[in-house]
Amino acid sequence: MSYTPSKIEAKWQKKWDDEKAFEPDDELTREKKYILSMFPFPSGRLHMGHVRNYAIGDAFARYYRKQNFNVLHPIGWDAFGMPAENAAIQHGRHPKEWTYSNIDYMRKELNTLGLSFSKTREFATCDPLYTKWEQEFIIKMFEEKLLYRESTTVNWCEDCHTVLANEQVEEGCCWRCDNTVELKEMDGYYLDIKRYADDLLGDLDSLEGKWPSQVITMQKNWIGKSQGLEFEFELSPSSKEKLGGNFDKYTVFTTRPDTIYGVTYTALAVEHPITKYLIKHNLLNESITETKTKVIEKTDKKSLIETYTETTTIAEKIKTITNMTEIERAKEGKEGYDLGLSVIHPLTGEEIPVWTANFVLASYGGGAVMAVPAHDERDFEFATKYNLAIKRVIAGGDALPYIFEGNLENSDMFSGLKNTEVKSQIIEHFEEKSLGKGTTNYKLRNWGISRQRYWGAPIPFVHCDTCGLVAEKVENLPIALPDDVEITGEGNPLENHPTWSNCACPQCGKDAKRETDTLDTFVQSSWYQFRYATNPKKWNDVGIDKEEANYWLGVDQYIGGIEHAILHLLYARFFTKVLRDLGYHNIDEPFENLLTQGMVLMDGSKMSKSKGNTIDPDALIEKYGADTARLFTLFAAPPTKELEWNDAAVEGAFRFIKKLYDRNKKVTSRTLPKIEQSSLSKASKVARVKVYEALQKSSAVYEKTFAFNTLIASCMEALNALDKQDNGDVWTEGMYIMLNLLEPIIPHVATELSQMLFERENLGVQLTVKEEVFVQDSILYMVMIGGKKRTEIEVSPSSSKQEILIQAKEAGAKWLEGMIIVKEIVVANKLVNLAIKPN
RNA sequence: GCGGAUGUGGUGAAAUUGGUAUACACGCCAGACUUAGGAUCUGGUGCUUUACGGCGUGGAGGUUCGAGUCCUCUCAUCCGCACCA
Repeated sequence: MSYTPSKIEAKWQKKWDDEKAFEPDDELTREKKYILSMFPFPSGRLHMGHVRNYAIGDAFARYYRKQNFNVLHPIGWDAFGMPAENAAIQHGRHPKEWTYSNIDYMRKELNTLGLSFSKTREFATCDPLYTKWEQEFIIKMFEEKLLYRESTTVNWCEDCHTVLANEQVEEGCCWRCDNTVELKEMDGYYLDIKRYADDLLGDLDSLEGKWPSQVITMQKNWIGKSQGLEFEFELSPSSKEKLGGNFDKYTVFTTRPDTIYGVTYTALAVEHPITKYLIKHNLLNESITETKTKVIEKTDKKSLIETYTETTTIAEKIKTITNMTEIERAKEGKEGYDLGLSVIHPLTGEEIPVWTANFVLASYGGGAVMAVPAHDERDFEFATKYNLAIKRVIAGGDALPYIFEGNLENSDMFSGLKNTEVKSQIIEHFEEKSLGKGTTNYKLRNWGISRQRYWGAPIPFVHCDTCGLVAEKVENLPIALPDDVEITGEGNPLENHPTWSNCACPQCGKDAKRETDTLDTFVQSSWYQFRYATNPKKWNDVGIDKEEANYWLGVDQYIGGIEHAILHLLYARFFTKVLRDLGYHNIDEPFENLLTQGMVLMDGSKMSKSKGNTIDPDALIEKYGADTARLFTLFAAPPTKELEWNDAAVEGAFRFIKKLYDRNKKVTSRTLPKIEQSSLSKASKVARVKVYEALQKSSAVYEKTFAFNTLIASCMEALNALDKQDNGDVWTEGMYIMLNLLEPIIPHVATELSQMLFERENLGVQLTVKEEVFVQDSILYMVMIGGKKRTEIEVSPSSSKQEILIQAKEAGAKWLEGMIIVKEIVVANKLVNLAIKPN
């Protein structure tokens, strides 16, 4: 009987289904393991990245189930999002129909992989029942003032026709479609993630060693905490007058209070209220004339260049900057304009000019900076370009800017002190005189969650002319999407719907308008790990069951792509903390251990449809079976590394399974035999050593190193060694153990053989390593002389160190001639090393 | 520029954490069985040398009896952030 994967796999998949084999206990008594692979977006078809992700997760789940843990291993669908609307635009399919039919198709594909998912806990995030609870959370957050609405500059993607969060902008482009992101002023809903900045940063320490350090650092940098001094610049009397008495002062933040005496100018962002005021009141109409060049004709070899002058105003120039993205501004180089204002230095009382500059970020530190050109590269570049004063206040080096440590000079009472030590003193000085205070700033910006799209969870708010912004009543949830929409790609389909937004104000009952923005899809993936943990029997009644959440979370092993290092993983951590503080559970961190899997590559680059270098999992499974697909995926590379696809190597994996299957005929009894070690041939002893080495490796791999590739290699070695001997008992023991070890990786064939040979008894037992297997009759020692490997000796295990040395010297006599032994080293069970020098 | 990683045969990769570098697999070579085989099985396969031997983990030093592993410097590649005051 030869190996026929299609039959075996269908048989066991059906059996597992019938037996409901992978549902966790409802009783929360046993020790638990929560194994979670990031849930897929129902794009239509599975790709190899999915196969890898779920093969890894399934190996963990099956391993821990075998160790008698109560295992939660769920799957679901991250089902809202743009592609569903694109399908509607391109193929006229309704997003809902498109999404659910994709889910049905992909569920079948996942089934053919034999993954041990809980079937009862599956859901799609577009299910109204999921939306219902999400909307409740959103309303609770609003009540806690964690959610607010404001008008501000946002990242806008014209292609996706929606706003993007900061985290969704990659090098100035949309994370999804790569279109250049524009800035736009508009209303939107925000979650105050900054309130949790310190918590999110601090708790990263508890993930040290359990998350890849790379991800931890990326999150740290993204949060970007910095400590320093915040103080105010008072405007000079004439400047106040110029500003019509509307401004007295403004705040700046610095991490370098030690350079405070070196401030020679200050710069405002172009979006700063003072800059805006000056433009609005025509106070920056001074004209500037620039000489520019233009290519008017280009022939083969020469370009005809014309020089011309252009006259414009400062106000116009500033407006141009305002319309540029941060990246464009950075490319332009430093640019700025004298605002014709001055402020008073808080310590020296000097008058300091006020500029506006393109490198000052509106969104950080109040949109204004103090400038110390002598000790800051950016300030220096700007001061040099515009001939501004430069004042050195730290001694050291010849060249400016000097950005290293040194003693202060020209700094009044602080002169002579070391700059690194004086920072806190200066902050204290400001605090004593009530001029400023020590403070902390974050790069992290609040999470904009409004999307001007149809296929998302409606934001459950109502605009009432009388009451303003009002949250929907919880008993009215979910606010569901209308089915009858026209999706054209133009504008927001919810906004264009004739009646959907009409409603009664939940507060006063008058006619009001429903919010037409929907939630960012990352909101759904921020709490799904809690939904799975809640028993489906309760899904109608609660969003998250507290007791069950506390039992199952944090996720013991989370597996997914590195591309979520910031986005999803930061949002989910944030949501976890917020829901904790809202009383839904007591968990601080959602994902206890994180494994970031590498990409699946073909010819060195990422598999993608556009490149035509994809491998279709369905075809692969049809040809070789799911077990081969899984085995290859786990064998070809360690899970965190990139996986280079190789058709020939897939054949190799297939060959191993066939060979394993074929050796069923070597098994001579239906239970684990007792073996008398001393009666065995040398080859049989070696085989046993290999089998038990694989067993030893197994727990280390599943619990520590995750190097499935080495566990598989160990099993291959064991099978090769078994093949070199013919003892039926050793074969039986070897197969008994190996099938147990391989079941999490190649479950169908391992279960089939276990059933056939041992009635699956071997899959349920706790195997222990038999140390006597490793005891050898003689031990091979390498003999090194003068640091070089020279020969080998066979030593009895009972030999003393002295005996071993004598034996080694005899064997190595040839190399010791005319030498004096300087040092003798014996490493137990390994080697002898004799250090020598000429006599 | 800042931060994080990674460099080992023709290829994917191992190496019990300082102890025989290249396990396992692919590929390649030779052989067996075959009408045939892109099937299966067996053996070989780091470089160099006629040989003894020598050299080999990106490069250069160092520590050590002993270094892929530890230290210093350096080069290359990949990823993330990107004027955060």
